[in-house]
Amino acid sequence: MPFQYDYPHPAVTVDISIFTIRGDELKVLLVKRALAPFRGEWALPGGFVDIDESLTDAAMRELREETGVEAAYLEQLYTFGEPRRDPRERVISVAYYALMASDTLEIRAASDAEGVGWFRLDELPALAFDHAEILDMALQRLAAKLGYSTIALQLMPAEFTMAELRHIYELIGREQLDARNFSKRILALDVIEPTGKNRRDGAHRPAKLFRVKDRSSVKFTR
Amino acid sequence: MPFQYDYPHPAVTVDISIFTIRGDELKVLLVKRALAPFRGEWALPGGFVDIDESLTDAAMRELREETGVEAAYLEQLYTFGEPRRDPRERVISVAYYALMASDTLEIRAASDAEGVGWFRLDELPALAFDHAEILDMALQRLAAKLGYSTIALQLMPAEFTMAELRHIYELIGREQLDARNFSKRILALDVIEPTGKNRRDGAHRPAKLFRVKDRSSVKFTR
DNA sequence: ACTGTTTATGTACTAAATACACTAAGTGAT
DNA sequence: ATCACTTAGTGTATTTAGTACATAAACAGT
Repeated sequence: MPFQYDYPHPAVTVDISIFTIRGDELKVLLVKRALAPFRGEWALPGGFVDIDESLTDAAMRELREETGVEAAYLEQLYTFGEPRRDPRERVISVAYYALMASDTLEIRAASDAEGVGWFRLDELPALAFDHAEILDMALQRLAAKLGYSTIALQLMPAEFTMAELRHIYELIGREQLDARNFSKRILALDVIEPTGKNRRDGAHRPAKLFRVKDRSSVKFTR
Repeated sequence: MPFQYDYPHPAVTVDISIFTIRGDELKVLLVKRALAPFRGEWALPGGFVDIDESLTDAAMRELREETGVEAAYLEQLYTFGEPRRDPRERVISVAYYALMASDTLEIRAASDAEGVGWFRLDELPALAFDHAEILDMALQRLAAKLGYSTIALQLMPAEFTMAELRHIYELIGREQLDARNFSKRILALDVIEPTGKNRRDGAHRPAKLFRVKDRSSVKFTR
């Protein structure tokens, strides 16, 4: 059933850089392409935007399809539209990035097995299309936003220690942070609170557990 | 000559919020639509992306067509894609915003007369499509970027006084700034330099004229 | 030469960010 | 039970950045 237009139309896709923390590392979700072009290569999850679907809805749908999870922080990143970025036809990609709490998807991503994988950023495979460029921009945006928002909390599980939260900042910002100053700064934002519980895990003083006060809101500082 | 696809494709446009300073005010360029839909209403300049043209090229082309000028600061803003934002068909709009030095386009914009106009932000007409929303986001981005970049210099003519530059910041930021602190801050960035000339215009001490050191670069502070 | 108007400029104060070291609480070995 | 080891938890002093603020200089017009 062909669709006709008076002048040529591009196809439009959404591609998503989905980040989470697993095993003390920031990871991104990649899928192995089953079809040409770039068959067998790794790519960002994504797909065509339905003709009656908003861009955000398309991104949420892809997110759900790949991770089985609804809730996550999702933000439009940039739109990539070089004429030959897809060898088949003109394809314009609206890129999004998403942050998932590490405890929301443990099961699903493990069971998915073939064709989907979480990758450390220092062990990325070659990526299809211009996805390396897209992922690079997503990482830059993420790092920049750490500095002036509470976006990092979107990566945290229901309960976490101050050291774990600091570790995220260190991973994304690629710099060591002073534990005392970090704690002061975060607590001053009034966005996390102690659960009252402790986590004991080893031959040392147990760590206080914290939770995010309002999961649904990302605050902007300064 | 019809173009056929196996599944429906959206149309893709670029729309540009073009800002400049005229008559001591920040103004945006709007065009009066000659065709349906929204015929006779004001809209952001824009148009369809050619099938072999990059998004940035399309934005630059529109910019040139409307203002007759090449050089300007141009940045992708956001992509708007609600399914019914255009009554004709599904249209996805990649929005850009541009900053023009006030002296680069005096002639052209004046001669253009009917159908094109520079509007103060507090005297905007009703806008076609979702262009009010797009313009609103462009203004937000502009205001935010004033704080951490030297983007405002892109609006300045070849020579300008410190007071004029400060006035831009006050217009966009909607707050009065201290002349001494402002001057210190800007000079510390090392992005403008005195021309050596003065401007005398009235019964008072003449103002030093400055020029932008490197027109082509926008620096990011902090 | 006096008045009015805008430009140019330095210093004191306040707030924010940074550097830095010791005690607390647990585990495991002797 | 004590000791050694490990990570968590916390306060203060210093530095840096940002803010508040007032007076003299240069010109035009009378």
